[in-house]
Amino acid sequence: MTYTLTTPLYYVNDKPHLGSAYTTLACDALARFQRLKGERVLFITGCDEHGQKIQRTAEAAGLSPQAHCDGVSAQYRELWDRWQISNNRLIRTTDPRHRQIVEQFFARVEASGDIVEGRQQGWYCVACEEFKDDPHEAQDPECPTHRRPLEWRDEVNLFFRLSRYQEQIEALIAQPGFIQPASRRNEVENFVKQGLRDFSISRVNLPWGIPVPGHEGHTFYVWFDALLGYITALLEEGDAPDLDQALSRGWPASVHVIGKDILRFHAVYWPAMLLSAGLPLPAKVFGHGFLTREGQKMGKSLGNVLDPAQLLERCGRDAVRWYLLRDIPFGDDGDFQQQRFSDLVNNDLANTIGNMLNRTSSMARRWFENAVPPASVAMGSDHQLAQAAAQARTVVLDGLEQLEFRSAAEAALQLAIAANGFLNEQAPWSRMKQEGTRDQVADDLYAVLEAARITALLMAPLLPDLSERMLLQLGQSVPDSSATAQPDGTWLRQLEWGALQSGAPLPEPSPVMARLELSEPL
RNA sequence: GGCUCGGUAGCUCAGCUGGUUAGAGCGUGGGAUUCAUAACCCCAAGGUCGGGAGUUCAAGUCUCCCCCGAGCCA
Repeated sequence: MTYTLTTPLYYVNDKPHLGSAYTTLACDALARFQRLKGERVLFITGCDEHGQKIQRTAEAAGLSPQAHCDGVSAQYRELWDRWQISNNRLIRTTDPRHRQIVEQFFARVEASGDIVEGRQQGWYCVACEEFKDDPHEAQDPECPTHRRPLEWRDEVNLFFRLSRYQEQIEALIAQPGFIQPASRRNEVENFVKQGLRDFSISRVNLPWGIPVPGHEGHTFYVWFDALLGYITALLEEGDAPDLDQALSRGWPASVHVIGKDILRFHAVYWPAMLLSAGLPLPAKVFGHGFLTREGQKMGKSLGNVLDPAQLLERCGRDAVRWYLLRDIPFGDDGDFQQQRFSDLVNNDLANTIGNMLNRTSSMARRWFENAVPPASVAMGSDHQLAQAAAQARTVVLDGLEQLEFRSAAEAALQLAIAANGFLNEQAPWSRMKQEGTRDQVADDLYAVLEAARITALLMAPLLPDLSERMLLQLGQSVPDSSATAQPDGTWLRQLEWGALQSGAPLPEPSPVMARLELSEPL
């Protein structure tokens, strides 16, 4: 059983923005977690490259649509590389194989009798790539989300008979785990309750799209084509572009992680399309929230856009990942606040976690021959830090399973806090000034080092870089959360208390996390 | 206009089926300490729980009305 997870296929209308990075980072954490647990993971991301909007953007830039898409999708690829995203696929919907998958899928839908011709008349927003239901003003209506003029369309299109799937979709979204977070389910339920209407899946006079076989002059509606990208992406390098072949590589998806704005496409249209083609449905659709910045919507007009590439450059992977995953409940909207960003990074990562490791390691080295001290009592699972570690482990594993990154992050941090507290209680630096306390000190330092090791391992899915630096500092091997093939459950076993070897050499400590000094606004 | 979700310490938020002095983190102030990245640890101040009415022995927690914000659908 493959754990397949997807980000949306990002629309290449513009360069990547922070929202896309946020989704992708979260998926990366999830993918790493599943791999560490021993799952075979297929982590899919990609680019959605068709549609009128792209065509126009390219024209405006004096480029061919293909050249434009090549340029922007390269930026995505580069960004994900620099963020060290562990995606297994980066599908582009202009991939030649995708066209064949779409054709085969369409043939199945058509064979089900779900394709009919119809006349589509109405106001269209090119930015949304959507028809809007009768706007109030008959004259010059504009799109409420994009505040741009709508265009009147009157054309004969192919329609997908969504209305036939009313009951099945109702049943689907009633399933407890399907739409998450649960709070968003209402919205979709409401929409579906009003009655599903057939929707058009083709456009005429739009060259930049995949031609609909057997229907001269029609190209596929960009969403129809884009959603199928999830399936094309399943194909391995040498695979023939065959639908069944693709499906065998890891369908159905375990989860589609998306922004809340495209929930309807994923929770209603997409499942209906799959039902029509006789294919299994994804297990879960998770719609996360949006990011604002210092309380305001990010946008070009406000000039307050945070560029993910620059953010990475100035602050580093650990800092940004930590802030986004640890401070914002995944699912809710969140606000990026620079002060809080640096406060949390410095307090949690540099001070609490980094310093804990640093102080302990230097004591151990000083008094115990540059090695992990011998332990007796500290090995026991009833040691207070062993208990704290077990607790943290439970909460972290549970949180990550549920995509509750925040509670996972907090639980890992909590272990480090407990370790620091313990250290202050025991004050080994005072004990060392007395006679006959060496064994006690050895035990205490062992316990804290062990807590540090487990903290590092628990952080591995969230902050692979920091985790690695911590483990190296402890002289430990580093699990590879980006490797597709992971020895079953190794990581889980390493999380057991007491695995740290007494006598193992400790490298000379140096801070594993630098403080973030942001003198200027980002 | 209909529906949904929010409005709790300066900030971000927890508070399950109503029940002792309303919690956490950050920020702020103070103390302790020196192993450590001016770090860690401890303590404290700070809230008419959006407003009003009601139900109840008892409401942040239930009901109704109003105000504000976000979203979905018209």
